[in-house]
Amino acid sequence: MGRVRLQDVAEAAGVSTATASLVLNDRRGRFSATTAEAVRRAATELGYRPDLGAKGLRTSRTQTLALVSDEILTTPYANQMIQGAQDAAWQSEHLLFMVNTGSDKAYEAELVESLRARRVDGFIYASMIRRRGGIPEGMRGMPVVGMDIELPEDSAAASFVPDEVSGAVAAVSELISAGHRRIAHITDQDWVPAQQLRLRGFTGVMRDAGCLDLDLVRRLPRDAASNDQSDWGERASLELLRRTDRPTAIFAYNDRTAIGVYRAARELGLRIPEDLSVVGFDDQILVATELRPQLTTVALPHRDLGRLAAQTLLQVVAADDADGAERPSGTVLVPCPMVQRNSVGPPNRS
Amino acid sequence: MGRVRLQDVAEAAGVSTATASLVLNDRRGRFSATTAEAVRRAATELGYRPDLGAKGLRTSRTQTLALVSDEILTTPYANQMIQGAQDAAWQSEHLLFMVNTGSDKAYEAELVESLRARRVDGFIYASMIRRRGGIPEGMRGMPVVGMDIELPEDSAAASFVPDEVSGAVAAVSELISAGHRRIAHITDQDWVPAQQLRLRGFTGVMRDAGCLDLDLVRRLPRDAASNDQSDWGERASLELLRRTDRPTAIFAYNDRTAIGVYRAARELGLRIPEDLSVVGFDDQILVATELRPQLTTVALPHRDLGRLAAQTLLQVVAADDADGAERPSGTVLVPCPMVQRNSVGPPNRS
DNA sequence: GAACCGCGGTCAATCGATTGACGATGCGCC
DNA sequence: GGCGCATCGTCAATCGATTGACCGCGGTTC
Repeated sequence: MGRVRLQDVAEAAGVSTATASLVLNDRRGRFSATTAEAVRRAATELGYRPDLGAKGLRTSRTQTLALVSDEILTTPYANQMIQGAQDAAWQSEHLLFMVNTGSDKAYEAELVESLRARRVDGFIYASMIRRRGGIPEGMRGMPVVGMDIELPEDSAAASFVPDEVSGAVAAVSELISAGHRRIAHITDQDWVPAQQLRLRGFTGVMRDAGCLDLDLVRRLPRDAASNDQSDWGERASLELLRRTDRPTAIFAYNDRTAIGVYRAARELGLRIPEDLSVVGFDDQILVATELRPQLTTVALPHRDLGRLAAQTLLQVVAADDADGAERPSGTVLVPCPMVQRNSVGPPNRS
Repeated sequence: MGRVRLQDVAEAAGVSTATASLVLNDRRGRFSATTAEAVRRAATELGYRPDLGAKGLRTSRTQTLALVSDEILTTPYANQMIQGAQDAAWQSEHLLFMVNTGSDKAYEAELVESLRARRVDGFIYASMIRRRGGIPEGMRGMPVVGMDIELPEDSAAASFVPDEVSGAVAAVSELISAGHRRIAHITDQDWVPAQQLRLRGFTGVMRDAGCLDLDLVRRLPRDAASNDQSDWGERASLELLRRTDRPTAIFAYNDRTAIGVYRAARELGLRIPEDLSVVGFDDQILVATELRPQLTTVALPHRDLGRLAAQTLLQVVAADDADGAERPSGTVLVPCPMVQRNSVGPPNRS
């Protein structure tokens, strides 16, 4: 059981624990090079690791961050985000607590309290899908950064969100530069934040290219009976593709919607990408790569989001310690890379 | 900043910290009911929460568990597992550290050390896909339970793994009771542990039903050029379904393989489930529900795995404290529930 | 009336590190 | 020789809780 304590190291090196601590924390000017050498050797020989609990008690820094989210950890989106955050944290020798709160605010508050009782150094507050919202009350006064969440103007925290607009712009540009002009957009319900942004990106590019036709935008009605995204994609596509002046390309709100587009194309005997080009959004694992042909889509920069959030949080914590530097704040847009696969081709001029 | 300390509570209640601690930890026999009442009231009024770092320093229990895995956290499988573990841990007021080690053993060792420096109470060691393996050296001497990993015989730890065999049995029985007799099985490479078990389940049921035809088992060759699972599913299905005595049902190794089966059926103009019944395995999100018709499949009991692992780990920790009770060990098979959707029907006797 | 007991509570050591306040030692300089 | 000043270290308090040892007191018991 017996872990090696600072005292053991000190004894082995023939100095006091004070000196040992000083050396190991590199507080220069209070020990000689010889002593330092001895201490360090003893430490490595014994395999000493400071007890972070005790250290934290004294310094009130636990080298531990918390990643709190509503649902994120239980969605297929989570993977890269967690990994990005963990990697960044680990660079600075921090570890991550991860908790899912679901939508229950009381539960969330409990978890946050429990995290504070463990003296975490800061919080990453993440949302599964982009939304507006505030930082939970319980995190007040602590370093926090947001992820995929739009904070209120007056919030002192920084937040990282995917740049949906430019992602949509890239997607549509991809189609335009392949030669398409009649491009449809099948989108979600209009209260969905990401929907608005992707639509804005679409509209912007199309208008600039002089080929915006609002008639080719299909928005899922609020009172839609089914809001299964692939079903909606199929229904909308069927309708669009049956028109005599059917679009030659479809920009789908997301990859699940694109699944529906594929189904519709199949039903109508339209080949992708020969007769119809398709671009999705999200680059969802198991979707984008399993469709045939594989789907060209826009990836959500989850790994970057995680990395940036953790790095920034660490900076905020450090700034807190030095209680000098102003801390970062504001919403930061992170670019969404285009992932080219095989669902886009030139329009079929027949 | 100032958190409420035990001392504050004690002062407010007019007692010593010793008494306050005794009351709050319910060590009966050393205080009167009146005092207890006063202390408790003071505690709730001030919103007291013990500092778990300090507490842990003294008691060497941090109410914190670690979930260490190779890749699990970054796969779509992870979700439910994490949630299950978190829920179970939370029941006992524990929180979870989660780390991904990737396949780098040195990194793994570092992380484990770091976790021990934080004095976690125990480890859940999880694998992404079922495999054989030992507990990392660094966890020796600590409470550990495994997940989706087959431990060596002599291991003192318990491990929870899905009962692949009975899952396969259920899947095939589903087909048999729908009336099928010519059932094919498209499986993975033969060194994959889960492959062997699912195949065993298939073979067992088929033999019992007197309709085992090994010719209908298609195993992905070891030296296969592409080991993309859906491609393989498609290739194998095409071949099987082109036979004059084609099978009326296919049990696919997993849902991704089933995607290929669907594609093949479509190419050949076979309808599911009218002309061909299909059962998958894994119940992968975004696959099983997005295929049309939706796929009948066997779910991996990830949530249960997580829950059981955490609960058991907590028991082991408790047993350690009471240093009495023998700790659970051995590999525990957790049942895989059948998920009925729409890809199974009676055989088409035409 | 002395010894003893149980009850209700407090003292102070302890967990393992950090760090401000203090030495001790040696050297240079007037 | 004495003073000042670095340089190199150690002492001991501290972070916030837990807990074995101990204590005072009123009541029994013989």
